Amino acid sequence: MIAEVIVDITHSNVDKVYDYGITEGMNVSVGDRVVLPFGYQKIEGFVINTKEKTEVPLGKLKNVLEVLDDIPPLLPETLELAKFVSKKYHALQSEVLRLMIPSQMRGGKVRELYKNFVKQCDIEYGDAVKLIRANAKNQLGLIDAVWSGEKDYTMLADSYGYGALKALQEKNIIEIVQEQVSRVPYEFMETNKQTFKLTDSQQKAVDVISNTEKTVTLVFGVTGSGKTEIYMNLFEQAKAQGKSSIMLVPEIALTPQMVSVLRSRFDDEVAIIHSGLSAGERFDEWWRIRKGEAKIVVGARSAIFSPTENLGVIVIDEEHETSYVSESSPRYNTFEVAKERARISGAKVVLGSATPSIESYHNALNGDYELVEISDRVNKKAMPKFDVVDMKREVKGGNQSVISGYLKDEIESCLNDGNQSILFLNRRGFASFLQCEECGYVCKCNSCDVSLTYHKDEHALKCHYCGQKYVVPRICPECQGKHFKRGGVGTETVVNELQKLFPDSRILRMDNDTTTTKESHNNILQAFRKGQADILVGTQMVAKGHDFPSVTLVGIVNADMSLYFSDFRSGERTFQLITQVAGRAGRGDKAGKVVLQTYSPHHFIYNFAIKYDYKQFYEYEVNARKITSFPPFADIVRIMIYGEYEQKVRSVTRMIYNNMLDLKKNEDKTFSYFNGMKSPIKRIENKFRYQVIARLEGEKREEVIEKIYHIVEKFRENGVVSYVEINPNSMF
DNA sequence: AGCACGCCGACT
DNA sequence: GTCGGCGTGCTC
Repeated sequence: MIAEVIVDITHSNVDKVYDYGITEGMNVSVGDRVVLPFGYQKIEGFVINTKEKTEVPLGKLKNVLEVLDDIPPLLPETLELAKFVSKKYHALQSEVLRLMIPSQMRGGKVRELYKNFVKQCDIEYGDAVKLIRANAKNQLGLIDAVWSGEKDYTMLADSYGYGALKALQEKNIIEIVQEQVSRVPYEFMETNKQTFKLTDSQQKAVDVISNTEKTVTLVFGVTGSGKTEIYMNLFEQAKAQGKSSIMLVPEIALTPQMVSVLRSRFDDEVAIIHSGLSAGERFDEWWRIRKGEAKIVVGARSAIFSPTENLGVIVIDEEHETSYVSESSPRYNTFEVAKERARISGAKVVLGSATPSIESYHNALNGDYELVEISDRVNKKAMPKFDVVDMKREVKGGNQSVISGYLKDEIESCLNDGNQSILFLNRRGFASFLQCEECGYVCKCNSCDVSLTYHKDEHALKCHYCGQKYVVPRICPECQGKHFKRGGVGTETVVNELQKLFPDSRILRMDNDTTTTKESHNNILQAFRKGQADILVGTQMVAKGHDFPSVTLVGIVNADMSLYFSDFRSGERTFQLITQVAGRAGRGDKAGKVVLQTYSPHHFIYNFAIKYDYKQFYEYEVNARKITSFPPFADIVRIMIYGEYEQKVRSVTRMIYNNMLDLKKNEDKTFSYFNGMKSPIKRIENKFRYQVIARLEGEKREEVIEKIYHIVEKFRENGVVSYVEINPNSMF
């Protein structure tokens, strides 16, 4: 027998199938991880196929040395999926196969955990007692404990001593066995079993999804319409048919609360996969899935590669979230992978959102996807009302503060009523910077082409792209001036102003600086939920799906900031963000309110957003995209080229550009835009960044994209990194 | 990726 | 004369 193997080395030189012989008697199956002799070294590899004969000359053929696991970790369906991913995104096969197994498994870094257990032998209690001496207190206690069901070896040893254990073992009263135990994340989490009844709208949604012939269903349900309940029903259905389910959520939404809800419903039938798990937990959860012990998988985007057999349904919750596109190689789009996975396994894909991406809603309207709309909320309450504050007028009126008079009054009455408020700040790229008052010089990072952000609590300047820290300069390097002023608005600025306005209030801040660990992130949320603060000030992360019953006021401090990015999705993002943040108000019994501060109070996005009118927004936006030729009517291809030496980067860019130009000559109808330039951020971590951008439309898009990949691969060079992105989330 | 082979410069 | 610099090429 011959095994076809992909070696676990991520280099294009060895990204091919190697044949290995199998020694008589060694059991090697498709999907196995194996140890191989490779050149002068010993490496790991994946068996992707077996066959009878090989073309490789006998002198060259070597044999598989060892099979690494009891059962093959890769399933036929994950192998097929891997093939799809490497082909579609032009990624190395080994790199893609690594996605299919927990990274800790490679190189045998993590193993199963075995523990000792105490079991009673086949003997009656009375007979056992007769076998020990009358004064053997510990042995008697041990027998009592074991007979009443205690199995934990360490606990029994602590209580009765190793001597007693040994004595009873020798008398054949008990035996000590080693068994594998699963390291379960959140093992001691509180759960509360409840019976749930679906509302009519939820039931209707479940019925439509179960009965549709279409593979993909978009569940467009307003905030609070109970989408999770619908998903859980689908999982139950799948379970009843002996099928498994995968639920994907944005990493940030995978909170202990969410885990608790799922555990309450499905106990240990649900496996949780996320970045906060320990290596051991991750390893064990993965094997529980592989062995079919856990049939429901919940995790962030990479959970789409989970080893579930007989998959029934894949849910992608908050489908509009940008985190579903991988930002490092392999740069896969989770939805595209999910669709392929569903095709392979005959499963269904369910997309859920209160503010679907334009592309998804477009596909639902034109019939490619089934569409389920839920417009009523489970608690039947209206969405919180918006008040728009014109900040231009505020400035004219002499208020220099970032908090308008109106918002100040609202916070005040919220405080007086003993309620909580959330202030949201969209500070992407606009955090506070330091500027020389005399010459206007702005402090910049040495390694990146961005201005530095001033951090008051550390009294330091930080680069938000490479993380480097700088001492605050005393003298301007340009003009020797001595006075600096702070510009821009950051979360710290807002907290400062609040403290001045409401000295007695308790304020919590949540942003990238205060949430360096997963723990701190949850700690802040927990503290706020428990009422340990009155006001929560934060960036995007306060917007995502948290349920704070006593929040009655949401303030959007500066709504405009994401609006004027030269990104075709900025309108969509702003609408989604505003709707999401607004949904944090009035979740409990008390009515909520949203104050939106803006310098463009009549901008069309706000007109739609404050009415929660997604459909009108969609009509406007989709029309604009059609006229200007943007997705879903066109594909934007962005080729990023970066490296340490600008000359080299430029020459690679030029070669790619010229070859693309030739391609454009032949496919002129497909190209609706084409350009090559420096990236908007010209340098990050001392790497010069260039890009070539094309916009493609028409039937031949796919074909042209394939050719573009080949051009980029043709000009791969040492010291220059280049990659292709289709409809990227950011253009920096 | 990693390792050996191979072909040129300054050293005990 | 040889030790070692890292360019080149191969791994079933």
